[in-house]
Amino acid sequence: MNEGSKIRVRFAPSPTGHLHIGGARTALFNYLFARHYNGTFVLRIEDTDTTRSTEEYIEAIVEGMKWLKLDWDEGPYRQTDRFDIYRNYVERLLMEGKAYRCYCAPEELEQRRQDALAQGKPPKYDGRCRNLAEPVPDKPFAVRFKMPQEGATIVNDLIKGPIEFDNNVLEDLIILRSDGAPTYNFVVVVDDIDMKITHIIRGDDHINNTPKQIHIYRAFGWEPPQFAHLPMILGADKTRLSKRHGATSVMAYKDMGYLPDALVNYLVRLGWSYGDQEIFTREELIQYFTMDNVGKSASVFNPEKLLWLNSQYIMKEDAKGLAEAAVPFLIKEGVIQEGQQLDIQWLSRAVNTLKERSRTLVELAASLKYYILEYVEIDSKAKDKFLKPENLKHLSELHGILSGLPDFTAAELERVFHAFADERGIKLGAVAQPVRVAVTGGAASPGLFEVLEIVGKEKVLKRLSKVISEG
RNA sequence: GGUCCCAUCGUCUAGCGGUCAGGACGUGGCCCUCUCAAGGCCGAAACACGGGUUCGAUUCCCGUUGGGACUACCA
Repeated sequence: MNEGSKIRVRFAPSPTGHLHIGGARTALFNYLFARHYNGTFVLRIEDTDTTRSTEEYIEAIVEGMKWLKLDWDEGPYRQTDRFDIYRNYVERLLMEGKAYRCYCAPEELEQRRQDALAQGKPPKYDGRCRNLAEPVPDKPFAVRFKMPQEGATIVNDLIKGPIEFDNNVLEDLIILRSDGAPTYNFVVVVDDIDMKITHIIRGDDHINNTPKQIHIYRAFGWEPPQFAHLPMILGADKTRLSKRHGATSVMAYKDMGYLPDALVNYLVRLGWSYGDQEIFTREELIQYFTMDNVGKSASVFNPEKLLWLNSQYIMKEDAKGLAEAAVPFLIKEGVIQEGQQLDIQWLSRAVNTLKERSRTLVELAASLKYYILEYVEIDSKAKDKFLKPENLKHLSELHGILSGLPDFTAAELERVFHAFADERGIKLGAVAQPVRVAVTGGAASPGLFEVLEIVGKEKVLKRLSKVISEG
């Protein structure tokens, strides 16, 4: 695509909230597009709304991008650093008669809007200040852009195809507020030109802004970039994803024990596909990603599938990496202390048994408890079912056998348990389950003999004794 | 209200005129098995509706319906 001219894209969030799922997906598609074509990925903070933008949210967005490993090449640029540039361009339009001062008070405007809406009429600005002969001295004003009122504008969208708008539905929009701050539809055009953006990849909630922006490009004599409008991500009720639908902040998923690569993999499949393939490495994504495979229709965010993908990524991850990733969750759970030295080699062995049974790092850490702690809390249901008097009798006998066992390995333990069951004419499960409950606190765990070996003889015997004595 | 976008299993999607409409999540059953997983096998489950175009429409066109977004001195 565009051989010779280097592709430049940007992700331009406004810092009025955390990096959310939808924003992350937009950032991801920009990132993949840039990497695929060896282009440049710019991060630009759209903070022209100074009342709603905060420093904390800028950091939060950057944090989210970094966690997902969506590294950018330039920026973050901040629009508040560029107000002088925008004012110059506003001045130019004013001089050329392509924009005008509007003295209507915001309250009046709002009133007229409400009235129009109440009467079922389009709430469009009536252009009453458009032809004012002379500037009104000492009166606050905003600057409006003179929108052409005839003809039509066609947006050739890379995803949606050609979209036609009648120009007369467009209003003279405000490009400079009365407080001197420029507005979104204006700065976005100036910046995209200034930063030589070649492709604007953004959510399709911006489609209706596009013709307005195209007219601003034209007023300056600039050639608009290419547009690609991504379909929205919706909640289960098919409305725009919001807090009502549960966690929407990307970092909330980190806290819930999701792996960044799993979230990226989930997000990329919302609106993009590559045949039947579900799981992709980062390299594959970069190699395969093009706009050709981006769908047009909105998609519903499905936490179940994300959970499944996360479990797949946990299974594939190497045990040592997972063990390290689990540490913060162990601390949060109070299983270990901050700064406590852990034998990561030993922990990895434990993690290995849990990899295919943990869908999140939170679940992993929860299971890790019975490897790490001295004693475990016994689940009452499991106790009622598997720690009956006749079971305890077996446990006592077993305790004796195990304490004399020199070789506390999975293979040896398995041999011992089988012999134990055979001698008494009982099923292996009849003895394995009570031991499992006594040692792990629950009725489900990885293979018992592995667990016993890793927990270690000392702790196993202590836990058995406790159960036996407490009856 | 106006403008625009969208429409294949419950969900994510493949399909780019002729397919038994494929895969994945979830779901039901079976196998494996010391439990739970993982894994394997099997099953239920979709082309919104109505007109065209065509020898033939899930696929192309139009309409209807349904959903969504936008409609600020927010972005």
